[in-house]
Amino acid sequence: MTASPASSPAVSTDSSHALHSPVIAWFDEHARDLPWRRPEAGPWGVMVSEFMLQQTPVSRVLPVYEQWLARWPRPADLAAEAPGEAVRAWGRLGYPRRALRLHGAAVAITDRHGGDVPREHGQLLALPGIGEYTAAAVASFAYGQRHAVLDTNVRRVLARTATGVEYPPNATTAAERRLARALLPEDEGTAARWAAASMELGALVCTAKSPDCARCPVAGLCAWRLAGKPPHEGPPRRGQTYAGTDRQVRGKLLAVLREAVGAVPQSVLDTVWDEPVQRARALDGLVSDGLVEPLDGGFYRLPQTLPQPDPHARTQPRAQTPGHPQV
DNA sequence: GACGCGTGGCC
DNA sequence: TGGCCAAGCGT
Repeated sequence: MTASPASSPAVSTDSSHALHSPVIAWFDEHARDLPWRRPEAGPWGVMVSEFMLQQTPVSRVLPVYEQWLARWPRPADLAAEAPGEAVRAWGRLGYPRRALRLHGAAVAITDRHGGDVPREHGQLLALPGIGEYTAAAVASFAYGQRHAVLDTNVRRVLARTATGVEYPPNATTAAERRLARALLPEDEGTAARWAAASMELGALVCTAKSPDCARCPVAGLCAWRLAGKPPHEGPPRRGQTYAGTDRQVRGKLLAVLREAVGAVPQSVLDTVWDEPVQRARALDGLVSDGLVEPLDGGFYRLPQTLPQPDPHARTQPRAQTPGHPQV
């Protein structure tokens, strides 16, 4: 840690920090009524929403979330499907590997947790597609536990209010985790409320481009605002390029396969992109990611077969009965 | 720690 | 218009 003013914020471990009450009160008044926040969503609904919300705006998640929960109301329902169905139902949310991982998580939950989304942070973290943030979010939002839930919204809110800078670092730092833990209310229920409230504040008021300080409940004690809103210093955030990349080609290929009822011949996939080397590389990538299944005769489809047996399964899969090839 | 990974809306 | 941004994860 370097000796920057940002590295030694004046915060105590006091359980009632000055930020808590105003932000939680603001949340009680202004929180959006989102389906995964309703009691009937349950842990599975919370978990599905968290997967979908990874890098994807709420407005685009809403309709797909409703379809998923109606079709697969429990983890076991999704686990019983072919992974390709999850990819298809993912639609155009983007980053379709999330669909595969969510399917894998449903299988793991069914195999090792009796079909119930686990409560423990460590068990959540062990599921495919669940990292530090999502494990904390599910434990906090679904089970009311006390965890530092450090997403891009909370990181920005803390950067501004507590640290006094416009933007957090590019990657989450140990200093940010320490700060978030120090600011966590002692009481479990209050901590869970704080997690949701601080995230919502970042999403609705303390936004990246144009923070609406006039509507901010903690504008009066925001370190960044009190310092005169100094502009961001340091390395610019790495912009994500897209046009002309493999990602764009993968997207086009997968769009064709999602819309197709059955298998698609190579000749049709060849029409989505002119450059053959990049096209082949993109298709290979999709196959090695398990998003696309190659068939004999140059046909491709969304994956119908389970990629790998679960290495964490508590019970061995009934010894590969010989003479029963997977279809 | 830096990359690769989709998609669409917004100013 | 096009860069920026949106509740990250895995390698």
